[in-house]
Amino acid sequence: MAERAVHARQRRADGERTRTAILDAAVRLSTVDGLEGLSIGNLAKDLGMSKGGVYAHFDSKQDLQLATVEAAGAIFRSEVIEPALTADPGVPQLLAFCDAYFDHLERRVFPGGCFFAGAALEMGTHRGPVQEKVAEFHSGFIQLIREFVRTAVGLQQLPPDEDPAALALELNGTLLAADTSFVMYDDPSVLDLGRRVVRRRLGRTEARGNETPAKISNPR
Amino acid sequence: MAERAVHARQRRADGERTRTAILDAAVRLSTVDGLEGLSIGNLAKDLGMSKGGVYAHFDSKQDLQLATVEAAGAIFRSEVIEPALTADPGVPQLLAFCDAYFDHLERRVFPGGCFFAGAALEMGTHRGPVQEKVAEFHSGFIQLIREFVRTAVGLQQLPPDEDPAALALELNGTLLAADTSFVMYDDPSVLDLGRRVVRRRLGRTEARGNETPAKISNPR
DNA sequence: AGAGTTTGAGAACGATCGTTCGTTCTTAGT
DNA sequence: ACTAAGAACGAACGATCGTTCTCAAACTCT
Repeated sequence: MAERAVHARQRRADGERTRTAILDAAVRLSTVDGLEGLSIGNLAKDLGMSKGGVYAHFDSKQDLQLATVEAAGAIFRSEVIEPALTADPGVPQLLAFCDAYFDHLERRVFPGGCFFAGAALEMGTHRGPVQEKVAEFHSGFIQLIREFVRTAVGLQQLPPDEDPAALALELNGTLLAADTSFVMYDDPSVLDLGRRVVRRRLGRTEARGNETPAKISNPR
Repeated sequence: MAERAVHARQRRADGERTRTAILDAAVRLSTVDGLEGLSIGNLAKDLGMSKGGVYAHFDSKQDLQLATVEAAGAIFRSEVIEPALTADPGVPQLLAFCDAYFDHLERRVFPGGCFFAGAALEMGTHRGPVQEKVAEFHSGFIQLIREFVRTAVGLQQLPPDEDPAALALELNGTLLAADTSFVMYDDPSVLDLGRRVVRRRLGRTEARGNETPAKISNPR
């Protein structure tokens, strides 16, 4: 996005390929061990190359972390956000977004669960450039949900008094809680529960007061 | 709680005090650096004692982690769960529980945010005794919310078709999302938002359909 | 008071951490 | 084809990791 300093050192084609491979592994490993727990040695071992070889592509570990966050963001955008944008604006988009989130967990796009859920909680307490970048993504994530809600309210698919910030917190929370339980117990059924919760919350909100409540199948 | 092995080695009074102080610091540090990021050296430095001194109280780092989780659990129980139990059963207890959670964040009982939110996401990917202990607490946490919901349904304070597992996921999610944002932006206003969300969700659910919606001030 | 144990300091261990360096091999531009 | 530069290796750096050991001081109990 932003140009690197004054002299952006140019890369060779094979170097670019390697750099991509490194970041791919870095994203994968850091969803399991965290951005701090990610080590150059493990990364090099995972890739079958030397520590020095890895280091040739990054100025420091922090530089590697920043690039890793960026790479994870690109994956998240293409796997979760872009699919959601193909749905109709308003509630359908909101639903598509949540479904895409649950789906990317179920497909194990990141082996250790949602990258940004882990990164946000891990880096939230460590102020610095990496935390700022994570916060930037997290903030954009929240703003996106709020925007979806505002659009849905504007289309009268949600009640006019629906607070976008409040509903965004609810939905973000449901995604977070589902991710946490999914990672902890490795049980996809919590994702179904999450999908049901989101549907119930967004489903029949525009018509109020006189229809029979939605019947939600409740095993147990 | 459980007796230690066959020979529970007896401790001296001063040793018990030191052990408590170590665990206090360990809980504090691990909410900032994580349970894996917690190191004996940092812990000793924080306490002004030697690594060997710390090690006299624990068999291994894993033993220290297990004791740290236990200590954090005791703090969480006395700071969040017990206050909630003094409220009337049903929705009031559910509300008191969520409020106590937001309060313990605001009072910064743990300097790095909710201990178990961080621990669950960090240890979820690292199977082993520590993960099992964290999962045990997490599971008890969820079960407790579900029990509160069941009680509230039994008392007809919530609709009879309210799914305890689904509502527990919603509430747990709201707490989680508030914790994440609070830690990331160090902004207490998200806790107020969380309190409002919980109140709206639990507030006017028993009477349905004909009262005017609650006016929620929304200063962007 | 004396025996026996726990506590805690301090040094040391091998391993790994992030990082630097010098060298060799490969690619890209002329 | 020649050359300048990037790519990757492998060794090494000091620091820190978890862990083990020894030893002196402090406490508990009879």
